Amino acid sequence: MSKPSIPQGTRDFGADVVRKRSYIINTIKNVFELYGFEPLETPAMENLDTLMGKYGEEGDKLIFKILNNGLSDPKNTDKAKMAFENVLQGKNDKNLTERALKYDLTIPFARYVAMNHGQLTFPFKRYQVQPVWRADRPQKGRYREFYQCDADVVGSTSLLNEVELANIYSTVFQKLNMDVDIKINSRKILSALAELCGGTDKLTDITIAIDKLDKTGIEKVKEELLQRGLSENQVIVISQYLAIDGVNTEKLNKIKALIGTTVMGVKGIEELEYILNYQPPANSAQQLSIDFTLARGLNYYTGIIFEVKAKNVQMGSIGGGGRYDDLTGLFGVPNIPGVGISFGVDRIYDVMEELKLFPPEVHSGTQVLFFNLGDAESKIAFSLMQQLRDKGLRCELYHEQSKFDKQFKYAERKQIAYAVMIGSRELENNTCIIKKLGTGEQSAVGLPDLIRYSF
RNA sequence: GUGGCUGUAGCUCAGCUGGUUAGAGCAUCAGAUUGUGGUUCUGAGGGUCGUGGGUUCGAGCCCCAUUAGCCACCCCA
Repeated sequence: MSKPSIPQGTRDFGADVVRKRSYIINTIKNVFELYGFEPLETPAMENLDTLMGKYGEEGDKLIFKILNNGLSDPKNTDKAKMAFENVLQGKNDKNLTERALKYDLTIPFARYVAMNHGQLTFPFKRYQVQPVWRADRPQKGRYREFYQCDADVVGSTSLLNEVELANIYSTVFQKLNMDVDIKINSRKILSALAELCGGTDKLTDITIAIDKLDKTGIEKVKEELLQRGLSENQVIVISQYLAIDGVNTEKLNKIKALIGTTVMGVKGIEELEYILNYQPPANSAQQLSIDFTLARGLNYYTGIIFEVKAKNVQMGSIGGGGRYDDLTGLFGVPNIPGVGISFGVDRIYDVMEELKLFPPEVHSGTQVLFFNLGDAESKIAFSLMQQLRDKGLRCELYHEQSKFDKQFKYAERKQIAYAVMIGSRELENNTCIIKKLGTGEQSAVGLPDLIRYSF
């Protein structure tokens, strides 16, 4: 028997971690509900068809596939062997695998909408908090099993949705006391840029290259663009684009000068202006900031895109999203536009832990420990404890009679705030001793009064 | 998928240019202490040094392979 272990990139969560994670998740859920979103859950696994081809070539490689059952049955042997040959050539084969763990929440949601569009009330606003799985190599802030919190609106093209989602971002991070940079851009602006530089078929090449600007610097980006087949002149236009800086209004003026001649560019700029007009000007800390280098990898985005990064800490993006015009079209139901955002719970947790942002109230374990000082004593203690439990206090009676030492240590390790001691002496005069473990102060209280004691 | 670093007690680690029986702190258990903890003291248990092979009179230390974890790239939350 080898040492017990868990798969790479997965984690067990102890009490303390679960409480902190719940704190994050509940904060996000509450804000989603405030904005009228309703919960949805979908299965851990989807049919492989549902997921394949939706995340680009790289994404497809990272989908966890589930091996079919029954392959060892002799009557399946030939099929399985042929299927395996296909898999070795990088193809998928239903005879070997037809299911996969979900890779994100958006595509399963689109599948759900496509399946149920007849019954849903549009615009349909749903939120979803569930784990997803990616066969990435784990590293800092990257896990193979992690949670996403998504909110999407489908069936509406109104930019008011983008405004609301942007507000959800700022509200949530404000509640979590996190300092973040909420970046916004429009795919339409990127398309306009591509139109000016070698055609729309170059859009992906351009976005991949400029996305690396803050990591590798402008020279490397130019190199990569040339390698990807753009001309010198086109690269010059892109460097002008990337050189745009200043506050949002300055950026908007500069982008107008550059791509204001294209239909697509004008549209993109209008969208950004619309959303920024709804921003409270005073609230500069949580203000959206335009970032024209923001591209986002997922290729189904068509309009406004968002990305959130934590300040003061080295961590990949902790949230992202955007508008997709025809997501359900992939599943045969066209003309349902949508827009959505996602929070990365695990990265938010890591950032908050690193910056020590969790409030102490997050700990919510046992509040009162009743000492066990004998059979008769603990019987009284038990009935009193039940009364306090009825009142909603979290209580425990130490599981066996033992030395004070042990019972104190138990309370200390579980961070229990109060100890209630009923020994033979207290039993005689019908009292108990309440001790506040933090300070060590203690007082005697009559047994009938314990129920009214304010812990 | 590509590259770098690390694996010694439950945890954090030390272990010199290879040399007797592999150590420390914390944690655990027992005792000093028969009703007041987090202090102190004493003692105890706990290791096939990640795994397999090689070099050597001799390997925790050197070499090779393998495995697991961490980090970076790629990509992303």
